[in-house]
Amino acid sequence: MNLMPANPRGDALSVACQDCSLFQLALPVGRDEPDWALLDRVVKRRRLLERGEPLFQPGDPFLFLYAVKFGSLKTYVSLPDGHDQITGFHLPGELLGLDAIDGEVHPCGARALEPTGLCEVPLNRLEELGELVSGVQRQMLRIMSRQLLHDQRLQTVLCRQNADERLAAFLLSLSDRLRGRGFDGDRFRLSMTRADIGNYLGVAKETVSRLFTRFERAGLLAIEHRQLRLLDRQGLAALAGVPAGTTPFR
Amino acid sequence: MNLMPANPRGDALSVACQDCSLFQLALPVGRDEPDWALLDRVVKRRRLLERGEPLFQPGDPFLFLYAVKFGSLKTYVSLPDGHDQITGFHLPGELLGLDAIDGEVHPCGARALEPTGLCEVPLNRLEELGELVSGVQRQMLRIMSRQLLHDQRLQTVLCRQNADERLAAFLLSLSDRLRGRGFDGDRFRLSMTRADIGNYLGVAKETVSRLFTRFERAGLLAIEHRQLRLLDRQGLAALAGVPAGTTPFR
DNA sequence: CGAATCCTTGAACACCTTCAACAGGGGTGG
DNA sequence: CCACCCCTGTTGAAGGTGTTCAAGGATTCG
Repeated sequence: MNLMPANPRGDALSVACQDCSLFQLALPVGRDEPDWALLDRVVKRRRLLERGEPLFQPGDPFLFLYAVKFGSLKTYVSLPDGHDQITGFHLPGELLGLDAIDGEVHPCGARALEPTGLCEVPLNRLEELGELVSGVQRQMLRIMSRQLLHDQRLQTVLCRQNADERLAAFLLSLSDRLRGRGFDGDRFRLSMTRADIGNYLGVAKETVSRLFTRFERAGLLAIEHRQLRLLDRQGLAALAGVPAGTTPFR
Repeated sequence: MNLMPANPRGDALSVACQDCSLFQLALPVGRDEPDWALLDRVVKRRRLLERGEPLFQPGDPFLFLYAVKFGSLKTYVSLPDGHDQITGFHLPGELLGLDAIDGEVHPCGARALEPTGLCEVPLNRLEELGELVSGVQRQMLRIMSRQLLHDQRLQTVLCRQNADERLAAFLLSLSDRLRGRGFDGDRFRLSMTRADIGNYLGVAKETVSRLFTRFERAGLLAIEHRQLRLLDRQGLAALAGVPAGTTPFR
């Protein structure tokens, strides 16, 4: 998602550290002044991925949590029928790998959708820190709780909404997540294919394609290749079945 | 779920403390001997609900986590269209309220499906404890991570499976959860209506009804009113699209 | 015991999927 | 730098699965 925003070098947009989920861990409760030294002790090293390069595979031992610095990834599970189910897209500032804590194995794989930078965080370093600094553990719980909320919203979308409503909700969700990290929520680039979107939303890729055409004709958005402009958030929100200004999921 | 298992008084089945999720918090890492005093300091008090009685409403301030002792509940979100979306069913030994940690408000409501007993746990008591006892925080993370995994599996079911596959997966999931807490996984009572099941699985209640009939004719199960017997787990697993012996979700 | 809720079954229709064919783009290699 | 090829995206048509609407019958629980 959201790379190359009229950037002449074509670099993916990057979050500043203060817009990253990880950063919240370094915010001692109630105080506003971040603990930079703390943050530095948490991050082990940075990683850089090419487009299509895997970060980890399903079944890999759980070694690190990751925070997306720039670029984007998809996570997916491999199903018995040989196909994949995409379980999420991950934008700058978001955390990956929380679902691997319990089993100590990554239940899903992760793959970069574009050139992508990440910060690597050993969980045990977080835990050691949590015993020293009281706010860290609470923040971890909050981050996971937020993820549960996202999953719940997605569940609602998948259970109740038809194809157009799902796509509208998805686009608004992306938009709001980008805005939340300081990017332009009305004009961004989709880093995933139509097939990826369809897979994630439980809809055929042909349907996604048709819907983009239909949305464009209805004046809801403008899309050229993967460059997207939201023209009528109100209208999209109405379709998604949420009060305007609310995020459908995540 | 799973009350009245040939019990003359008609009582719902109850978990022993050692089969409860909460109990895991009192297991110091690596040791097998539970810390009973610890568990006692965690639980504030017990609550008893009638069938249909709410435990909390959507939007209520987050005061406690709850562990189900006996009986069962459903959680649901209220949608703008006035209808509800059921987000989960909660069986003896399971935790409720994890999704409220971040916002400090319950995003969903919870309502007893039958006479139900619960243990009430103030989160801050858990957190205080976490600072004293190193294992507690790690266990909390694991429990939430496990919930994320469950949500992921449900997402896969909702995205890829058709109605019969969803119902088969749901029944196996219930069965496995009951077995995991020491109950009979092949013979139990559904505490929720067909409409509840359909709502949860994104399928019309009429379809659920037809599927139960079809499953029964196919010899996969026997159902009389809400009393269920699984006759062919192999067959159900094949339908659900999972290797036999695997849990579809949760 | 009785009212309300829940469950079942039927028929028509709508939405989305699947299959198929084609067009466009971007990346790679010559 | 150009050409080629594969992947991605678009659009059309047919068919299936599940929904919706409707009505009758059973059960549960207070």
